[in-house]
Amino acid sequence: MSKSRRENPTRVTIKDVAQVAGVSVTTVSNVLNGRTEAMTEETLQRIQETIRVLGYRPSSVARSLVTKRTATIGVMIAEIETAVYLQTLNFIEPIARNAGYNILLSTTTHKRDDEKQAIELLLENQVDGIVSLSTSTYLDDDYLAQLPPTIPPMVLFNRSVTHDRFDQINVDNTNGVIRAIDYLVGLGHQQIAHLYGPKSRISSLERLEGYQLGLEKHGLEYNEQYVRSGDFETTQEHWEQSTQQLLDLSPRPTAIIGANDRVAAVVMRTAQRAGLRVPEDMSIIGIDDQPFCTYLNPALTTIDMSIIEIGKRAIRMLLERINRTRTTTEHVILRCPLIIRESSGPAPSAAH
Amino acid sequence: MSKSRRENPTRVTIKDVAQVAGVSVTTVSNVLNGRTEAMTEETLQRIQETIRVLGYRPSSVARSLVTKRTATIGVMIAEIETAVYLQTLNFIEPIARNAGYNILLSTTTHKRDDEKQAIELLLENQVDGIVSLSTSTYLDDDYLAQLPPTIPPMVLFNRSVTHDRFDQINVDNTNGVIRAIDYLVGLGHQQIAHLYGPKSRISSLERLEGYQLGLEKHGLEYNEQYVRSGDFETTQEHWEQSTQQLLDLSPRPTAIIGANDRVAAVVMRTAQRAGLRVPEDMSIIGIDDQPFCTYLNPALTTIDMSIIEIGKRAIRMLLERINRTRTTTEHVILRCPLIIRESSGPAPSAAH
DNA sequence: TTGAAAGCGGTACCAA
DNA sequence: TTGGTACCGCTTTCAA
Repeated sequence: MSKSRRENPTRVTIKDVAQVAGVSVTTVSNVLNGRTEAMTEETLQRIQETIRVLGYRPSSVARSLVTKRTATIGVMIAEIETAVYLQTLNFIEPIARNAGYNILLSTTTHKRDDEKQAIELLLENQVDGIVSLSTSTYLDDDYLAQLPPTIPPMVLFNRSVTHDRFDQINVDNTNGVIRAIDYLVGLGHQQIAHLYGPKSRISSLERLEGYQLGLEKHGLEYNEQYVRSGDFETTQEHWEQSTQQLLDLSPRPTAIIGANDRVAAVVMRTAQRAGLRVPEDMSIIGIDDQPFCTYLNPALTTIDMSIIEIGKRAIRMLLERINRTRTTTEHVILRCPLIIRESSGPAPSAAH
Repeated sequence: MSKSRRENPTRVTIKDVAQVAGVSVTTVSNVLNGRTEAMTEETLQRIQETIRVLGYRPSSVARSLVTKRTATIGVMIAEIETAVYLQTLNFIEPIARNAGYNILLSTTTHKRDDEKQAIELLLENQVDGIVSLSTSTYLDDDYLAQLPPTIPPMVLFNRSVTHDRFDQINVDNTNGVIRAIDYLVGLGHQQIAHLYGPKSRISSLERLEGYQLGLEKHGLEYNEQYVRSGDFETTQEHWEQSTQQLLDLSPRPTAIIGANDRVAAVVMRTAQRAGLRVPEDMSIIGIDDQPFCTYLNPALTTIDMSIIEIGKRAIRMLLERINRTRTTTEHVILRCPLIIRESSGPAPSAAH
């Protein structure tokens, strides 16, 4: 009998609240949205009480349908397995949440179609904006360019997009490495080697360029033997071997800049096992400034890729566009400061 | 003139497609949902073409409203800053995506209210299921227990919930540490110390218990001096000091089990700087099996907390509940295997 | 101060 | 084989 009132155990809706509280749905909607100024204290109370008692939770799906805002931001993270960009979520999420947005996460490989699919998915989900944290491959941007003007704002990290439809963030890889070379040369290093990443990545090439420019700047000769490339997916052995080859050279390099912090860690270990002291006999510099740098012994000097800053900036820029605080595209280039820790020091005395 | 056809630059809807293709919305909906068996090849073609030309993207918001499925899964990650659980996203996301689900991310501190809010938010967003990856604090589960039966399935990691309303995953901290002790004792270690984490965490206490049980099992005496606690938020100095105090003890411990890999890394560095060789003079074992373990020198032996496995299991269990492949609650306890690497070895000869 | 009703963009039932 | 239409749960004019 009494059951007949609640036929099926379906979710409680705004109608239920209205009915129980004896008001119209409009009124309930008003209190939901804080339009309570012109409202009897009594009805307000009654409605709030009803909401509480019924355990009513407004459906953001229904709301989104009419407001055309989902209050969610799509974050695309490429090649997430490196866990490098993943860290930025720590900073992106709270900022987004404080601004009233949820994060819809999308991980992609750096394959073109995969990325396209991810964007499509986010668009179908009607996200209010997109942050794309990709790796620096030469993804062609035809797809991006062809997207209709109705899509939500988007900020791109690490893309070499030519048109200025989207906000962009890039990182000054070249100058980051140049500064590292400045620092090493200032410490008396003359034989500086560089183990760099996959040639398919823009960042690798930019860093290699920085390496060459840096040497040139100080009148040092570019020696092909001092430079080796490798894939990040490969095992540690590859980098061990590369390091060993570097160590076998004569003159042996007194400083090595790794492709990233993990590579630098392998370099460090290999050098140490070969009987070299770091930094007395060999200075080592990484790239990224991953949290584990400070846990190595000695703590790793590194070029800070400002991963965290990238995340924060990206979400803030996006929020500006969503709220129309800013209406023009912006392209920011973040500098990469050198973080000097323990793995680098004066070059060993010339007479070695 | 021709503009009058498209009054406002609003999103193209299913109606537009139907109109342009000269069919009803039902028909369009049918092709959208793959109900194309009983359909003229010609109309199908025409509709698909129209969809392409118009750049039509179905609104998942509108769809969700009627189907009551959002095809998204909420993932709550507590204390995300440790980046430990963040890694699981690498594995959760692809599995979810393959199953047709998006990930709505929610990070929380381990404060109770914060968590409650996060759940509320996910529920408002009508997620189809929730994975909660919390730290092991003694969160009371009143809130969870009181949630209405209409909420979507939820799998809890690291919660000591008494009722069995939700699927749960836990990790066998105690036996993990016991196995480490077994291993060390087998290697001849008699003085084994343990630096453990915050006393407010269940995991810390379970591990301490494992430590005590392990000693007991092998007839070793529990020595209070061999045991120290600390916060994960504190600086490395705290753990350095604790380690130093351990090193100053007589007899000095020949093995130390850290509260986690980072603590173990600090222990290792401190020991090395005190002139001890690892593992010849001192064995060191971490907990978690973070990726950086293999980058330390020597590579860190550790108790694997199966972070990745947790993520995979959690999402799979959730999917089972969502698809009703399974209708009973499940409580799985993952074992923590010992990963033996280079930082542990035989105890130094008795005559030290 | 509160209420009625249209409509957001789809789905699905029932007809034709 | 295809179409008409009620409805999902909410917001938002416009009236009362």
